[in-house]
Amino acid sequence: MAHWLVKSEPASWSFARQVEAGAAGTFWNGVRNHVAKQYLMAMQVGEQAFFYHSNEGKAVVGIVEVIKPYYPDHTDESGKFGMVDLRAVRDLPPVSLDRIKREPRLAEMVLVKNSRLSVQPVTDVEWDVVLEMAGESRSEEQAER
DNA sequence: GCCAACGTTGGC
DNA sequence: GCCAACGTTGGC
Repeated sequence: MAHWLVKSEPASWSFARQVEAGAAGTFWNGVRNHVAKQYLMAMQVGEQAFFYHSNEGKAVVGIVEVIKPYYPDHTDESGKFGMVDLRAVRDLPPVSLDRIKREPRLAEMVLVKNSRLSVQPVTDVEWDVVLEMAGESRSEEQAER
């Protein structure tokens, strides 16, 4: 399964609020970029994404899961863009952008290469490295499933 | 269809 | 608060 990373400014939507939304989750609206849209459309139910706080915090702070595939974004007047529904899975000990940039195995991460893209793919290797940096071993992660 | 002007994002 | 990078808009 593919892995992703979604970004949000905590001032507008924080991981804490995502957690408060509970198992029912919430829609991830507001994407107005065609590249990000392509990734949203590629997301499958059950796939997981890192939740990244931009501007304030600048760190991966949790994991969310796709619970509803791509559908129209009712807040988009142009009708061109859509969204998915996400629910919080669990929080992570924050992995800061600073540490990500200093990790050679993450040098090709989209977060490093194209910091403005708000929805990004994450490779399996990058996913594991970030989890490792959060202090979780792969075996722990797999034991949880 | 090109490209200058403008707006937005997000790191610093 | 600044500004680089990137997207979008609109005149031609």
